[in-house]
Amino acid sequence: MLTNTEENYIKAIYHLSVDNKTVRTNAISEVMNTTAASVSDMLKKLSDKSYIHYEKYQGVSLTKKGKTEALQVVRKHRLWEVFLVEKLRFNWDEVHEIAEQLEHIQSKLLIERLDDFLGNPTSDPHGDPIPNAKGEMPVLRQVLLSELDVNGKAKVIGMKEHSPAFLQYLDKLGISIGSAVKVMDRVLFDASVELKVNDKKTMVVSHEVAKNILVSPID
Amino acid sequence: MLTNTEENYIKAIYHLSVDNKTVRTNAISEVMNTTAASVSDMLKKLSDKSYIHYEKYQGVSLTKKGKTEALQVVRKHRLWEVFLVEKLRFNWDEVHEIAEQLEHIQSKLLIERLDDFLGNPTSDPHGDPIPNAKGEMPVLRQVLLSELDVNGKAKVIGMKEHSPAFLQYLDKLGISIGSAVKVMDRVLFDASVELKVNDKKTMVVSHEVAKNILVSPID
DNA sequence: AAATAAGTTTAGACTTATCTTAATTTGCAA
DNA sequence: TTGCAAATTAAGATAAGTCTAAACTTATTT
Repeated sequence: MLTNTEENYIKAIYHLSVDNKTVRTNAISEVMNTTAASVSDMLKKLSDKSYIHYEKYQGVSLTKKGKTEALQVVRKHRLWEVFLVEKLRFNWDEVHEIAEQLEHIQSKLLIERLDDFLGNPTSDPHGDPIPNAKGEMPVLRQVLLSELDVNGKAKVIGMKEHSPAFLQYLDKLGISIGSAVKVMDRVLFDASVELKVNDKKTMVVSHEVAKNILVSPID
Repeated sequence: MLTNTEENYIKAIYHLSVDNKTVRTNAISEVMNTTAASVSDMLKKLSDKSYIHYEKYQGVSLTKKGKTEALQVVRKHRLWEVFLVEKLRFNWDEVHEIAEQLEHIQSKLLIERLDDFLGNPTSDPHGDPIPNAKGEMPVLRQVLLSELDVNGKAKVIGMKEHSPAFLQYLDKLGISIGSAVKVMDRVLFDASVELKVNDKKTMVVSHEVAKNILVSPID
């Protein structure tokens, strides 16, 4: 059985393992808000329990066991977030801290019942995918922002166009990977899109721009 | 901010303070599954933080602050139990352990939203009353078992008749204070009552008996 | 190849929270 | 007033996590 802190370390390693590269001690110490020395201690512990592959000075990666564990924690976190937003009417930006606590509740049955109760959602209120009970990530539906329905919410997952001009423009608008977008309206005349970004700023982007932003719909 | 263990001690003291008598160290050590020495340590700590009135060798009682704290924990525990049974379809005898974990989640807002979501219940699935946000216990509705509707659930809270013969009879039936009862049917002819006790045993008791059992309906 | 910087690990100690055993003290009832 | 059960204290153990400082490794520069 893992302690909460161990679970948090494993989760951090998971989130830092974006492109399967090995994760450095310093990177972990930064997100865990602690010193590299503390991280080294913990890495040895997690390695002894075979949650991670650990070669000194070479960084770490999760073992199969570790990845499964991480995905369970992520699953719990995201399911609770759905619960808080959908059932308890929290805003999606208020739920993280509470979910940080709830994700450590230990009960397989509880989380499966919760999953059913919520209608087996595949993504959380931020648009992040929810692993299934086996720890498999659902394949995200991908559409272009230009194809999203009016009132549809989605999460930005990438861009088709990579020119600096385009990226700088998006930057100015405050749109980046991970942004939550909602289509408020679509202008019939030129198919330009009225958008709300991160539940805050409203703006209009051209059809040409919308065609180059890849999003994943949030149910 | 209290640790989980401190919360558990305070809750234990609360539950042991049935008739406002002072609670003994040994009684606490028993329910907390620890030694009297550990309890003494903790009592000093809780006294320093003024959650309890503590005079050495004289036992303890909760201060106003301590009682408020205890009632908040009890409130959380019971609300989560309602959630687990009503929303996640757990049986009422499966929920205690999970609620033991959930009761320590820290968020005022969460618990108020949960309360609303559940329709502000006044008792948990075991029939125990749920304190309100201010820490006040609702006054329980009290009716006689003989008055309970068919299909009505209730919790036994006392007896009107105290003769040994009566009490021994109830004992044999497995009915005691705290038992959960459900009226399965009522015989028109003599008003005798078909009962299910603690979701298990089914039995028939006479109207005369039912008239002497005081119960509190569970919505 | 040495020097250096950056990153990482080790050693050892510390904190916090809780528990244990053993000895001692207290309250109270016979 | 004595004897015993209950409670407390003392002293230390343990577990989890952390820190500082020194030592070490790796990669980069000269």
